[in-house]
Amino acid sequence: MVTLAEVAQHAGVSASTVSYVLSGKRSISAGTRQRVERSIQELGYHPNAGARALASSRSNIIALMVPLRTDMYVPVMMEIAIAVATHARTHGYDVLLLTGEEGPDAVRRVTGSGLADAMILMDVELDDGRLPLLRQTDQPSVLIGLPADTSGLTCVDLDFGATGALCAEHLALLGHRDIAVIGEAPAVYERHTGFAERTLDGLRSRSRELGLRVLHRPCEGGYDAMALTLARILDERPGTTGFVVQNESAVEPLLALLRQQGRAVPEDVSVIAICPDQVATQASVRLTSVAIPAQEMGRLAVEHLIAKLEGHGKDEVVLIAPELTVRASTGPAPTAA
Amino acid sequence: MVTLAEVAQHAGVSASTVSYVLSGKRSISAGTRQRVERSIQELGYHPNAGARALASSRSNIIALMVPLRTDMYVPVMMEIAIAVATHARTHGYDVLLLTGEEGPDAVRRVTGSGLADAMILMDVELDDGRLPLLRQTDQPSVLIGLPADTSGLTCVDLDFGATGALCAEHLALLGHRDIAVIGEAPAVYERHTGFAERTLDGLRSRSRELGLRVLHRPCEGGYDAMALTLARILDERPGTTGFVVQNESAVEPLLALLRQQGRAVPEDVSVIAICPDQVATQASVRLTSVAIPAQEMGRLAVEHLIAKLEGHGKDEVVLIAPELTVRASTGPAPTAA
DNA sequence: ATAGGTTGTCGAAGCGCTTCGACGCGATTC
DNA sequence: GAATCGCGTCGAAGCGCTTCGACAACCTAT
Repeated sequence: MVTLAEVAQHAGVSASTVSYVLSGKRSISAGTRQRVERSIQELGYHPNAGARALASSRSNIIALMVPLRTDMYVPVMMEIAIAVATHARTHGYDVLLLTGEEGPDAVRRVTGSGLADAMILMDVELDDGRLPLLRQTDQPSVLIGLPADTSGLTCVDLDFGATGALCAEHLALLGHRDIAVIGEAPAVYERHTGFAERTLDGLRSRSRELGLRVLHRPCEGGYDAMALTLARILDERPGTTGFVVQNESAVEPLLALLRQQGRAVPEDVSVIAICPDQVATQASVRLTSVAIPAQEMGRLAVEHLIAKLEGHGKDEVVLIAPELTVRASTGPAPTAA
Repeated sequence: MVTLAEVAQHAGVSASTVSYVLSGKRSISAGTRQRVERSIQELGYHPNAGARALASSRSNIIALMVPLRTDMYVPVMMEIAIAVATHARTHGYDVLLLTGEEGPDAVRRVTGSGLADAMILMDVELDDGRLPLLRQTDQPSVLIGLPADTSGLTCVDLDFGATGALCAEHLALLGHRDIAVIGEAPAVYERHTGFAERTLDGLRSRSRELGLRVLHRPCEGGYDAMALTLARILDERPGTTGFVVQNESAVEPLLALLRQQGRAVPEDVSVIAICPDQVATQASVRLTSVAIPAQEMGRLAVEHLIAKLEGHGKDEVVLIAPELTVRASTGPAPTAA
């Protein structure tokens, strides 16, 4: 293993000079710089991460806490994680992958040990046990998701309230009057991961203004659960002509069931999905959807975290404006005639 | 930040004693140990990761290289990654998430800097550019996936050859004669990620023995691509009664298309999927499938890596035996009558 | 010519931990 | 009762880097 000292000797300068060449924290003459850089090349030198962390008390590592739950079908999580990792690298940071398993202890361990300089938390619950720790540590952090109390925190999320409202508007504009929301699995509501509730709130309040009637039903993914849920909805509100689906794994089942019952999409019923674009375009009907911008969320989280690490950057809530893309699954409500 | 020295002072012992309490590398009297442990508790001490890494030249970090491609096969990757992270923790290791973006350079950087003690590579291609580096470094590594030349490497993977064979056997036993394989997207074959080819080879050679006729067609996911592929298959081999689907995102489209054409599953045609169990059970028909054991792969990779880190543990190829679960999508071939 | 600034480089002091050899002490052995 | 051993503890060295103050050497302005 090549060390700084060896590089210094090879280049005929002192160790500190090499260090300054590497960090750029002091000016170095062009000649010396080149000599040092050549030596680094020739010897294949890589600074030792541990030594660097010890001496500078910065590890150049960002911790990313992902939810443990593999029960939910969550490509979005992976997409965010990859976006975070890729983006962090462009700022010279590596990403440490933590699962939710350790819970708040992981936060203590990571901040306490100086393993990471900062952290990003995904899948934040409304009243998350990790938040008090984050508030009292001076380690920068960014949440992806929105807890109930955001004071003293930086959060990045899709504006799910506006997303709900957008869905309501789109359906109202098309003349629908009775709409149903296929929500996430009950477990999601029980965990109080805010996004589902915020979507619903946004959708409900806009619907009230627009005169839409809304029926909300949580739904596990899969065909059986969807069949049951759909039957109940149509039983209670036979005139339902618009569906907003938040649970990704209920989308395809819903489409299949509607087809099976002879209800044409979008002629008889309209369907809006809240899902990544990829899912919307690959479904059996090209879905009108509000995209979940996974990449963007990952990118923004990193940007804000870096800003905090560099001193500027304040606590704030960053909500990404939702965008509704009209595809082939929504159309005018069938005339009552 | 509390240091070892402070703990030592608080407990009235020397720093080295505290260190030995922590590592257990020398025997410590029960009394001293308790005193030290209490001090650690009271002061809320966490060893500094950088200092530890520097002094011991071990970081207790495992690097995990995931593919950059978010285009495919994603849920499984996430599941493996989480399994790796969770499992690594039980052995006292954290996981560093690297994307494929840096390619071979990431390997150099990580091994060179001592950032990680070992690495796990996912999505290994047949002739992967990272392999030479792995072979020449003395840093332990485990691949998830199988390259062409496995000499000097430890690999963990599902036995895709046997998986293919198993599918052929199941269909043959049910009396099917003409079967079609819906493969992965062409890009997968072009990248020479071996698993798709190995599945096909296994399936083909067993089919030959059993007298099955096999038609293989790569297929992008989604409805349009699947519709095209299915039409071509039925055009070329109208008598096809068995399908083996390797591309997860082609499963549901296939089922929908068959339904639409009035071909009943499993009365008229049988379908086997190679996919995680969750997908198989949530599909519109409960699918007979060979599971992709993501958790198991992650777990095994970590176990073998730890073994190598601890000195025992040899280079070997670990193939997980496939298991076919019969569900509701396969049945006897329709009689020619 | 002289005081005052720059600029580029060096030496040394740590950062917080692990680990090696040394040592004191009570328990064994003949 | 002396020689031997193991156990539990300590002190010190050093892991490879960053960073601070010091200091030549040069350049400017008076």
